[in-house]
Amino acid sequence: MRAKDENKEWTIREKAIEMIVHEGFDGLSMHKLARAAKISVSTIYIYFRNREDLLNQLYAAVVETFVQHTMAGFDPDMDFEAGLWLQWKNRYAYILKYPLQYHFSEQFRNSPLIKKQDDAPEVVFKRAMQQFVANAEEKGEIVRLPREVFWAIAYGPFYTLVKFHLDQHAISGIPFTLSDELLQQAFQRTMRALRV
Amino acid sequence: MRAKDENKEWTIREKAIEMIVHEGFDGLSMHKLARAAKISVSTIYIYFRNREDLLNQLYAAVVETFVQHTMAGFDPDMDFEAGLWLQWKNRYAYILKYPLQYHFSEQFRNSPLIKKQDDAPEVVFKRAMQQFVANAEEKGEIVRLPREVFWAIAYGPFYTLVKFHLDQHAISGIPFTLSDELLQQAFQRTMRALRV
DNA sequence: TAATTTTAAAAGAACAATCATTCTTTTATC
DNA sequence: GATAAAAGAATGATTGTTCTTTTAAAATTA
Repeated sequence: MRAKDENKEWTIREKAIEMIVHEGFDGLSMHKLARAAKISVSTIYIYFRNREDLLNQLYAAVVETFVQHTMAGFDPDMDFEAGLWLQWKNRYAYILKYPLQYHFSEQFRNSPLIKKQDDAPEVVFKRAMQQFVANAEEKGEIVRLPREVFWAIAYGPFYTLVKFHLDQHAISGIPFTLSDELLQQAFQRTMRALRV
Repeated sequence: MRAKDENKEWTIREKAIEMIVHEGFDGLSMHKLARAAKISVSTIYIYFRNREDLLNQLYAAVVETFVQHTMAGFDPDMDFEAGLWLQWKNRYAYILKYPLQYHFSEQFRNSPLIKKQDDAPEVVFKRAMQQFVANAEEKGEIVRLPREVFWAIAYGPFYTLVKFHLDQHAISGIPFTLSDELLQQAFQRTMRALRV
């Protein structure tokens, strides 16, 4: 028996994400992908059932990496302000580390390809987040709000800043680079909105 | 001379957006679009130079409609809280009125097709918004923050709520419907973050 | 240890379907 | 009768996927 070349699958995944980010979903064809990965078309089908399966696997892997990075050092019983700040920092670090993966996931999430599957490691993650907020509410650290309103306030500014950063220019059209300092500033203001 | 049928162009645009929202960018082909619009492929090329031109024109039109709706009743010299609330309400109304257009624009913005062109009516719009914030800062109604940080706090929560609404389920996986009341709640909290 | 067989990875050719676009012909209206 | 809209056929390239052949490495035998 001949063993699978682990490099091959990794290269396919990497090139696929690159192509999608640079050329969009209609820029990703199996033939072009094969050429970019310097393998034969049919080899892709050894690792992935078809194009759709490839896309879904890519997204699943990205979500898993995201969850891992986000949960580093996090505990639902943390003090709220420290916990939310850690979340911001972890997510920021993840995005800086894997900008292409993040960009791909944003494209995927906004496309019709996304089919919410509630089996992923996301579920554990979501549960931890909910516990975290419930704790903070009980301890009186934050105001009681409908879940969605709360999350929108807690993360909306963060993701908007990230979008500005990745777009390289905000409202004014002037180049913009996100920094720890700006993140801190936005966070302090966000906390004012969340405290009782 | 035979006159152009105005309905035709309108139908092409409408069907194109429908197809992109439901099947993604790779789901939009000129042949399928022609079939959906019940016209011949070549007729599309009377109204649009090519596929790329079609996509760009669609996006430009969507942006224009958005700006029109957003500016309704707005004046940069308004009291800040009233002005920002009007912005939220106008944008919310636009999204409820044209959900497909909004969805399309989100996909487009997250795709590599987007090429920031600074000639659009967006420029006037951006200038008005900047004036609006500058006024509020001078009057001492709001805290002075870097532009991007400010916009992220002022609109991040809003757009996150809208995303929850359009995704039909937030963090918890429970169906979610945005309402004026929830919007109000989020806005009140957002204002706490922006006041001096 | 060396030779041979087995197995699946990998390549490359082939498939029909579909792609964006253009060319030629028809049709409707001024 | 002039003109351009609209249709439809045709173009060659590219699409996703499969079939056939080759190749490399592990398993087995000697």
